[in-house]
Amino acid sequence: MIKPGEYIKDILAMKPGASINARGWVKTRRDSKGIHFLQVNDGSGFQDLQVVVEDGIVPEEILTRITTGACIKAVGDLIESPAAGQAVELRANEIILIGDADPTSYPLQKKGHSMEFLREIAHLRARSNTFGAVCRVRNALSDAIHRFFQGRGFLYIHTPLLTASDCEGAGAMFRVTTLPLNGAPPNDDSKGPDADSAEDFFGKPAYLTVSGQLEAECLALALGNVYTFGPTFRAENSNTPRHLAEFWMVEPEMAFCDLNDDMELAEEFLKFIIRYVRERREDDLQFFNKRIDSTILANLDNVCEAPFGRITYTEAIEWLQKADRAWEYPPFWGTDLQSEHERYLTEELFKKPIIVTDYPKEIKAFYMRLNDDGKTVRAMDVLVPRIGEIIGGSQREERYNELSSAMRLQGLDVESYSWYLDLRRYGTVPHAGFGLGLERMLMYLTGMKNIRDVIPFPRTPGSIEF
RNA sequence: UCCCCGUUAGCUCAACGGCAGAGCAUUCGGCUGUUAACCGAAGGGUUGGUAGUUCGAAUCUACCACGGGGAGCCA
Repeated sequence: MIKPGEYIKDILAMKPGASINARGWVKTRRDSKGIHFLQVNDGSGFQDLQVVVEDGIVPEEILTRITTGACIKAVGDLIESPAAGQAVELRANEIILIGDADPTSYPLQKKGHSMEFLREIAHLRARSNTFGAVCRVRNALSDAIHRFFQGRGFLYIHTPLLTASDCEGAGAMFRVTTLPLNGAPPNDDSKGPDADSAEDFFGKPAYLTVSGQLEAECLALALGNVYTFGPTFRAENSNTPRHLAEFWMVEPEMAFCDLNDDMELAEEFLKFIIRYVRERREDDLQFFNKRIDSTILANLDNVCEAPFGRITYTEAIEWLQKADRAWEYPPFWGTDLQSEHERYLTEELFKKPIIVTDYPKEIKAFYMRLNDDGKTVRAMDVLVPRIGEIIGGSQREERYNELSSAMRLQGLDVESYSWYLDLRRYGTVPHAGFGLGLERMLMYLTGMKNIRDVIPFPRTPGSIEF
């Protein structure tokens, strides 16, 4: 095992003269007369360690097998590099070939590959520059999320992945069952709803969760400030570069909190995690800025500096109607904002992230607090350039009568949500929360164009390889 | 799910009705403290699948599969 101080990122930070050994995978090998250069990476950072091997150090038979993809251990001295490209390099006294990689079949070349090709070799793509960087940024982002909430006294809670709530207003769900399927499609309810579910594992229909929000509300109304951070599942047949069937979501939920507090937290949160990742993964972000999207660093700085714009849904519609352009979907009050509308508002009108609030109740979920106008609810969406909606949140309806009538209005089975209504019956309090899609945030941070390339093993309709 | 575009060597692409091509990768040789090194040579193909049109199909048509972009749904 590689121990602290032995990572290649640590070795690269050492002064020349140290006696070290490094382990990792060979990215490239360049040969000169009597001397060989190996670029070795162990995943700890973007920069490779250059290992210099002079003739005679390694038997010819072994040396020819140290090719791109091979796993090696190099023992030697760290010296000042006489050539440009790196400050220090490892002059090898010994190379141990741990695992070779047949160069005639190893799919990764030192040259760049298309993202589509790398996706087909998802089991190996973490060894590529791009995907290694994605994994490190993803880790730093996860770390940042915990640090933000922990620093504010939030409790990290675990909400269930298996659930019986079948309609949380968040899209189609994956049915989970131990019953034989009898040839019928699993989501076919034509035999009547849940005909056999009494025989099923839980005695009722079960699903993979689409959100931990309702359970998080239960805990917020006992513990104050809480957050979940885990996988969620959507069975939507969405075939876009922005959707996954399995993705990770961060959902804080706060008691004694109204929509303004909620918005403030969301803005502070985004700024904090961007700064945190920038500080810790500058090397990887520089790579993304150079090779993937040359605008990301400037954009991220822009987000951290400027206060987010804030407008109501009604104002947004007015802006859109005033805009001098031909909309594919003409905006009018009562319809949801389309992609083209969101882009216009963030990329052209405000040129920065904006928070849109107070949407018509008809286009939002049942649990959002009704405004005094009786027409809009206390919802907020954070829209950012290039991605669109990155955070969606709301102040929750804390009043029993208003909530239960909203549920009936949206056709929910009030009986099966009695536990959720109980929160309003016993010690209710204004509370609010939001959800952030981890992969959407990663796309924003890295400039990666396809969400399938910011998660190691993406699940999308018709695709569950690896 | 809808609308467009694509599928040719390991990878990225060319050839657009008439002999299947290049760069990179690979193998071999040369040169050089190299930096996605450089120079030379060689090997590498059921042109995604099935049917059809044609004297002749990678090329045109239909259907299917897979991939990409846009839209919807959403995070």
